[in-house]
Amino acid sequence: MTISQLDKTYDPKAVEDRWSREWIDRGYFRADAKTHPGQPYCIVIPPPNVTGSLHVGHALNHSLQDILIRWRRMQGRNTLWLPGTDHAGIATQNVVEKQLMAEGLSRESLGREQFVERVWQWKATSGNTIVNQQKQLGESCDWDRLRFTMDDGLSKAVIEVFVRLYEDGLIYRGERLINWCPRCLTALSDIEVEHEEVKGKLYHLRYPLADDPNTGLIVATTRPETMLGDTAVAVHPDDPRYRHLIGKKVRLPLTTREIPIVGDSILVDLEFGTGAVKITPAHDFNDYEAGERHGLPRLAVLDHAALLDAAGMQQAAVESSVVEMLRGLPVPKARPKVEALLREQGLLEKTEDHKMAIGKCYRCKTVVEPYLSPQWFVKVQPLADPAIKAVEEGRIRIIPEGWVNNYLGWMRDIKDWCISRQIWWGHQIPAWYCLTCNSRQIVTVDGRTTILQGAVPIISKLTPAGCPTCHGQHLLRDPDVLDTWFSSALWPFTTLGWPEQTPELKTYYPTSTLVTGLDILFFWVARMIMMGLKFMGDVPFKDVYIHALVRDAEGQKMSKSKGNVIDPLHVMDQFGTDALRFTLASMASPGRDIKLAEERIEGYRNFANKIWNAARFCLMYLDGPKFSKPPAELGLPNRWVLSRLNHTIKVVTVELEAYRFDRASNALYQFIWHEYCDWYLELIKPAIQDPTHPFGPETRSTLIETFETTMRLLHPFMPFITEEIWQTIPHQGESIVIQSFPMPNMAWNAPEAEAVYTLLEQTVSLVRTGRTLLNYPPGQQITYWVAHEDQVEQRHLELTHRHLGHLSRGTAEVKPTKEWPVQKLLRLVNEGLSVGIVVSGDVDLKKAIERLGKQLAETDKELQRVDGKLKNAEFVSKAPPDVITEHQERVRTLSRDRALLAHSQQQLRTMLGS
RNA sequence: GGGCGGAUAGCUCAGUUGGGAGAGCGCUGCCCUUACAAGGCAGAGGUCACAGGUUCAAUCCCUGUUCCGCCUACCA
Repeated sequence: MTISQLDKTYDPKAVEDRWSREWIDRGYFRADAKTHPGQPYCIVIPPPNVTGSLHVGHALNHSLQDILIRWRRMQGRNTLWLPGTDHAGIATQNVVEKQLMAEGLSRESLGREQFVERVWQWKATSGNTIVNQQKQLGESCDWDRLRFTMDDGLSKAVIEVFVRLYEDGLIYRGERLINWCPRCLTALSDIEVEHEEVKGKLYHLRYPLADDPNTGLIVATTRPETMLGDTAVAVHPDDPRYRHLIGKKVRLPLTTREIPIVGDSILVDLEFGTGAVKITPAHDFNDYEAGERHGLPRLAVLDHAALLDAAGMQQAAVESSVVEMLRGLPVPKARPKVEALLREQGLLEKTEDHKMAIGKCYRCKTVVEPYLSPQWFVKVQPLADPAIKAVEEGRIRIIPEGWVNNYLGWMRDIKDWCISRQIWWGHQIPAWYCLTCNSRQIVTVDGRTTILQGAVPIISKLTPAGCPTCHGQHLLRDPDVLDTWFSSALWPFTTLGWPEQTPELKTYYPTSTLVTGLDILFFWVARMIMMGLKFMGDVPFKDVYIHALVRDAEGQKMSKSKGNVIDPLHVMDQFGTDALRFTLASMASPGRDIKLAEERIEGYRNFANKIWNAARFCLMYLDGPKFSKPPAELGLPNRWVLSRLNHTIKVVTVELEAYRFDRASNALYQFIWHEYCDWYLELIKPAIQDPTHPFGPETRSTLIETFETTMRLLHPFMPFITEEIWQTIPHQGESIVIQSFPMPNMAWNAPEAEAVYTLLEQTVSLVRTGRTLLNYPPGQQITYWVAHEDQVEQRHLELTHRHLGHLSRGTAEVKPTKEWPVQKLLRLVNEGLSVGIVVSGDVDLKKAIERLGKQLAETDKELQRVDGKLKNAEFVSKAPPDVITEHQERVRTLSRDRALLAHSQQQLRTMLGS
């Protein structure tokens, strides 16, 4: 084995592709539901959109899952990480429609069947992008089980669930006011609408009283154009200004209608605006409900594209000149016209600036319109109740706990879920209508067929042969598809084979952990819990770990339009996949967003290189006799490093169990760089570089044992470099992927070795400081004296003697201070430890004097503080005894230090003077 | 409007049974010392947001304030 096997610098590119392929080829990630003896550990991946490519949010989400899975696999658990993608109805349809547009085609021109075929083609060619990128990240998924939400099996399950929910009365169809994207031309669920605060205007409109046109009721609105569809005005029943008007009518401007004034204490806030509210049930959610309460008609004046609709306006008795002026206009153009018309008639009392929230489509950012249309809904309350209980009772843990209230609050106030989408890509709703029986409920206007809410559906898993009522053969299938989240809500059990009772389902359900971002807690997590409980009778997972959002270095949300996106693939190419993974893990502190800057990743690239060079070092000196001994019989460096390694193993394990990826990775970083490389490797150099050194055999043996163990400990975080190195150093087995994760070993604990080491480190550090103060070059051999005021520590110091000379490049004399020379000595002090460096030659002592002065001042300050506390009678009488003892101890040490420092400084002054 | 989180070194962040303020990066100085210059060593740098309170003792617990995020909501 020679050093030439490893290059001087770690080159991630040279190893990553090779290993990610090799691991998959060798089948290490394949789960075995039937014969694996280990306790199951299963994660289902939050399926990325099939349109997607790996962004840094995925990289975080997937890195954390991979850490958990690799860790559990190494622990011997029966692991399954189940990958897949989501058909992302609206997003995917948008992508393909854009393509068609570029070809001068449209989905309408292709027709539904051909269009869907086209999307499948698209999926076949482009849908694997993200999967390949995931493999690049090293994700140890069982790729043979890759699922897609539109697979046959999953589609069958979706239909099964729909039918069963319908039969249980938990799915219904009805005309409601829903969120509608006028660009995507589909309904959206409440949570698919993003709210954004904008500066708008509050318009004060005067509606003349029908029986007293000179008197007007002034209403306030942010959307004046909708006034054409007003069907009432509401005032508060307790409002002395207006309550006498309740029951009277106003003349609705720009129309020939008169509308009633109603009293409504829910809709009207006495304090706000004018205290009078116009009611437009067809275009506003509150007004819709108010309309229900008062039995008001609903007049829609906007069409499905959010354009002013001539037919609707005519029905609303809008003056024909107004209809002509507005027909076909989008809202932003219609509004100023309505405003001008009202102003002309003196009915626009005033406008004022007003902050308000508008809803936008989460897929295309178009302003969403409340739109009256027949849709399918899930009645959620009965499903939510058990889902609330599951979290309350701790059958599902949400980590960090802070999000529990968020979840419970949303679930307790949950509203019915609109699940129908007016698009073509997705699971088509298994509902058919008999054209004969529903002839009056199915109407076609301008080529758009609408199935009105009274239509009677036939719900069936298979295409029905005919109408069960009239036996007619002319059936129309409901054209709507289901919300994509409807199928992803079933993900944890449909991917395992449900509704079939497969061995996988039996072994891996409930899954162990769900790792996800907060943004889909409601979209996805909550719904999985509801559906899991409903159809499996058990929770879908035991732990939900919610991680942070990744932002840019300034804390801005990353977005393509801002151009601040960090592309993980670029980063992986530049710094290595392990560096990116480790960065994300180390920054994954709970409850805080990750501000990612490339310098961080670079820092961990350096860390990888450090490990690489440590491996080169090992390989250089491994040749030679090896002999392993019981830990207690080893020399100091070996005993110490085993003890520290043992500690690190414990920390990493405990922190991973608590999902503290940040702490686990920081513990690894600290140990590997600042204990193993900085100190251990330096300490053992004499023993392994001298072939005849008595400690050589045990040291080589410990070196390889600790290094190999450290690679296994690090492997879940940095899979590639650890595999590459592990293969090069002596090892047993064919891959680190399937080795065991290190376990704490009581025999490795060596508190005394740690204490001795601490003293050694302090001493060396003091000597180096002295060397700097005296401007001795690093190579110059120096002579110095070491002592400790404490007798136990003094004995410990004697044990460090063997290592002092080597680490400090000098000759150390460990002797009580009274035996030290009195002349020509720079004496440095730290907590009872004294180091005296022989001053030789022509050196500038000013720096040293300054430094002593500074330390003296600091010591004084601290001494006063601690001593002050001890002089406080209340402290002495009330503080616990051990705290008091500790303070007294400190005062003693500080006073001693102080005296020594002063003496040392005096001595230097004398030298300077002479 | 409601809820939650944050405010600690120049930057990004750790820091729970309250008792001597930490890391990484950056910065300064010295070193190409045969594992590593993607490195080594030594250093500078902080009234722990502000104001009160509890306590012998507060970065930590309580109250209020300011600022910044996020979630949520029907103030037209």
